[in-house]
Amino acid sequence: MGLTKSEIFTTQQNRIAAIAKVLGHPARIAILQHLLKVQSCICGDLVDEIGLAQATISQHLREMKNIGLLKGDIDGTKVCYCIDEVMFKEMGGIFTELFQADLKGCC
Amino acid sequence: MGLTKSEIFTTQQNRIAAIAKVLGHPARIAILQHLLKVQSCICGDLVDEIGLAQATISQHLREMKNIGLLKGDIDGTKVCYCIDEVMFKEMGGIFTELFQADLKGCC
DNA sequence: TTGGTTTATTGCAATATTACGATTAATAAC
DNA sequence: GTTATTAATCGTAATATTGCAATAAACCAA
Repeated sequence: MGLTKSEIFTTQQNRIAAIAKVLGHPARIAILQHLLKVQSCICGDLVDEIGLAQATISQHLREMKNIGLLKGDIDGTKVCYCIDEVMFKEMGGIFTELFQADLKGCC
Repeated sequence: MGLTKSEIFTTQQNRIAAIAKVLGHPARIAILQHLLKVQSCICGDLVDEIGLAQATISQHLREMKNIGLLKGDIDGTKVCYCIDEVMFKEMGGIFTELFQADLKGCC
């Protein structure tokens, strides 16, 4: 069906999944890594850097902005994108928590 | 197109994305959390616990097994699923590394 | 004002994902 | 052997995602 049954899961489960989903595409990982390196840049820089069409990069940026991972500051015709520090830390915390459990036994 | 252009990204970027993608569905988060709690269980347990059809749970389990997050030990007609400790730790490390950067400036 | 730059949006095509019923295969229990 | 249990797979339908060309919108520079 292509339609996730969100209503049968907890808010926390849906949230973790939504955050992981945004990281689930190499273009968005590339965008994140580039922004970690240069602090901030415009959409056109990412088009040059990554090699996807402008419309495609813009679409990925929107998804990252939608969950709050990126901020976009309008500066004339350009939009200065950067990582939202608060969300970045929150995301780090979510994964730290998820993976900090130590596994006891197995089959 | 629905077809990711994997070839323009680094192996590392594709790998991080593939790992995140598996976590990008609430059912798979629910499966992971349940296994963290009970160490190991069979497919039918997850069907009861989560409330999706058996075929659907089986499909999610396969995806998690495909990237190495889960192991499945056949035990008669049952299959005992549990988390692969090595992969679990590796995944934790990947996210720790990705989110440990401290952001300097912004727009 | 005119033309150039930059980004968002729209529309579309191709592929992927999610979900489930039905079936199959394999073992267990009797 | 027959029947029940369990899980994988197949087929299918509905929706989502990815990617791009074309366009629109907004600003800047001359």
